[in-house]
Amino acid sequence: MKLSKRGEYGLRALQDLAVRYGAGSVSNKDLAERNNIPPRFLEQILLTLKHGQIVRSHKGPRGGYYLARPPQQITLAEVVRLLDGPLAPVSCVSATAYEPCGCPDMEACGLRRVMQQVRDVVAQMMEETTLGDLVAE
Amino acid sequence: MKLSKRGEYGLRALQDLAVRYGAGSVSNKDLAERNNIPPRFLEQILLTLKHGQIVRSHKGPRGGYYLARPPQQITLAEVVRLLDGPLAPVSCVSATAYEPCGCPDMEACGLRRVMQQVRDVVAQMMEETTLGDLVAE
DNA sequence: GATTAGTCCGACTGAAATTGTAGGAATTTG
DNA sequence: CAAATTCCTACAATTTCAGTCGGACTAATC
Repeated sequence: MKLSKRGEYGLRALQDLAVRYGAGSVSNKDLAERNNIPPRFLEQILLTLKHGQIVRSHKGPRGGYYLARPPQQITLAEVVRLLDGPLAPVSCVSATAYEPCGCPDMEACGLRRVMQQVRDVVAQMMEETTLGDLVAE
Repeated sequence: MKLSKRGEYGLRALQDLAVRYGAGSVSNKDLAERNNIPPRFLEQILLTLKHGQIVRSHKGPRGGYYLARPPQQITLAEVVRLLDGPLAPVSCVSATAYEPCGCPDMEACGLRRVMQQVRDVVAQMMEETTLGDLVAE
């Protein structure tokens, strides 16, 4: 049930970008230093975030990254799905990557019912929490 | 956020044992066949479940496995923690495997707050759901 | 227009976890 | 004793994870 380092680092970096939203771009180097993330690794992560339309960037000196949308419009679910894959604990209850499991009777499977509930509550929390919520006080 | 095959297979097998609780022991072979689990792999899983005091066994012909306690006294949390490790999405909010993360300010970390909530709600669901609940109708 | 700070991209690598398999010893039933 | 079963340890294939590296490209600044 654990998030990968990619996910963790990515979220930390985005939280940092959310704090600074509107104040220009932040370089990979700064993000890495402030958040204790291996810089070369973070570079890779930011690139996937860019391809996923979550951040934008510009190059050259004084270049860097910034959020592609206001923090209130970026949900944790979106980020985690991009960096870490589906939220569901088992694929037979996944909204985004459904696959049947090998249980004898799908309908009667109590396990599936409760895993579905777990997925639903986690998905709901992640979907209704935005980067904006993270940095609001 | 996904459960391992170990966890999934283990839970499926235990659900099966819960249905048959009180009616003697079930062999690894039967469990494997009924639940579509590689038998040799399941054997290994059942062994860890045994060491974790969740099942008992007896050997020889007509031997097999059975729950060590009534299904109502075995929680999903216990099983998942045994087979899959901590429930927390990040280790800085884990009850059973706490480790500090690298974020600049632990207290101010919004990410940590929401991850804590996710952990709490998942842990609560898993802790209050028993094998008995799985097979009740 | 050269320098320099930065992103962009793909390839690579080492270590660890995951998902099993295999062999054989021990035990119990019939 | 024969057969069925668990127990235990070791091994192996594959995949994933976490991170590194080299170098191309781009833009700002002096």
